[in-house]
Amino acid sequence: MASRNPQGAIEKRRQILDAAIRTFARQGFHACRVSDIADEAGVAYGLVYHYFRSKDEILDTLFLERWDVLLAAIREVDESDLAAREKLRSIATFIVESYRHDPDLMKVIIVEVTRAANSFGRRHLGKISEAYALIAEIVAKAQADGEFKRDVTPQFAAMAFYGAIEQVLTGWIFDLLPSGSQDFPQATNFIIETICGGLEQPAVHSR
Amino acid sequence: MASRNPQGAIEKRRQILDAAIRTFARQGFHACRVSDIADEAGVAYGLVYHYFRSKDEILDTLFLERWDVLLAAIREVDESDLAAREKLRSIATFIVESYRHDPDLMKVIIVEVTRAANSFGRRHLGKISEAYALIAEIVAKAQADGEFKRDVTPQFAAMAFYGAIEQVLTGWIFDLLPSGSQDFPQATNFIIETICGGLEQPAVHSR
DNA sequence: CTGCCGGTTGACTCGCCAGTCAATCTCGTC
DNA sequence: GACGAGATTGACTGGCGAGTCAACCGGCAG
Repeated sequence: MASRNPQGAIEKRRQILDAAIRTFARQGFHACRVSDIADEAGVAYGLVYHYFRSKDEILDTLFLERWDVLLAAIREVDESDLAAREKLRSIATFIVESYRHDPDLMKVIIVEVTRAANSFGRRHLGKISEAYALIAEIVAKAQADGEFKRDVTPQFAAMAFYGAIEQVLTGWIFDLLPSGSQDFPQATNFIIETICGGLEQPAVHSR
Repeated sequence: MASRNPQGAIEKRRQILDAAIRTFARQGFHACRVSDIADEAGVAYGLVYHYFRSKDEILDTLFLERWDVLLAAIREVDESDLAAREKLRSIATFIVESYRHDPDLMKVIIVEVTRAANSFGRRHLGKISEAYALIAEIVAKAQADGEFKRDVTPQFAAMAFYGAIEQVLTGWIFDLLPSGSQDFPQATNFIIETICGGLEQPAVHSR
């Protein structure tokens, strides 16, 4: 019924996707040729087109595969009964750990999709903003509970939070921030501390 | 001595640059052809190459022209004796107003340069990180003065601050956030309130 | 053993577009 | 009014790279 050698075929497909991650990360989506991906995968040019309809479809696959995992993680956190600060910490940790685990993949997703307002960014706008909406929801609940102040709209706070994380990843991608193994959890703390607690010294007197 | 019609020539050059802004913003750098820029400018194809060596040079010119203005603005603020919160507010205002004044140009700079880790982003890395360094310096001074807490490193705080701003612009670019004329100053306030004051409700008792 | 079918190959096509260049125009100068 | 230098034109070229396709391979079924 199913193909003769489904296991081998699935592995080949994965092999091409992994090669694409490395190639896109190194050269960028536009600058790399499909033959570069095939070479990197150690596979013939035409085989890429056996598994994928187009070069675009490869990037779409990589993005959706990973973004769905992210959305699931955010939803799980959202439904938990942690304090908002801890919910946001979980999300930041998840993203930072994703980067630590596979920096090339995160680089590709951020550079070629998330931040590409033309082309892929626009195509996946719906998926991307689902994440923003979920984060905004966490903020809104925290405001209703009195854990967060109400003077910043949730949509806005979500953008600031997500933007801070993405900018840190960008700092790592561009080699502007240190990325030793101890820097990852520290970075997570910094993000939470900045966004939740603020940079300012708290006033000595209560208001 | 100088060219016969320097004024007219300068205007033509400007006309091509302005057309490039619109064209890059609409289609993206890679997706647009030099002929699109020429058409948009109402000029013959070859004239573009009279004023610019290559398509790349057009984007480089647009970026450097604007980024130098931004750096000058940050330096001026840095040297003033405003409180750190107000310094950051000035910078945020400047960037938001730049977007309000010419959204297409800011879109091109952010999407095609600032956030393009491959290609242009890498080429202009030095210039881009000058801005981060200047912001970090403001934070460092504020920490020394006791205005800001010391538990987040200045480099890091600078990234969080800049990232939050850029993400808001991205929200406008993607049409995810409202961008009526009253939303711009409000957005600036939100950014400052979030980054300086934090999202959390301050504790009732002083610590 | 033979036929079959999915997996695999890479040479080839075909359209596109950055960049060139020789011709033409324009206008200030003398 | 004729000269010349820069401005302007757009047809053309050359290379590149995405996607096609016909042939080939290898292992399982019957």
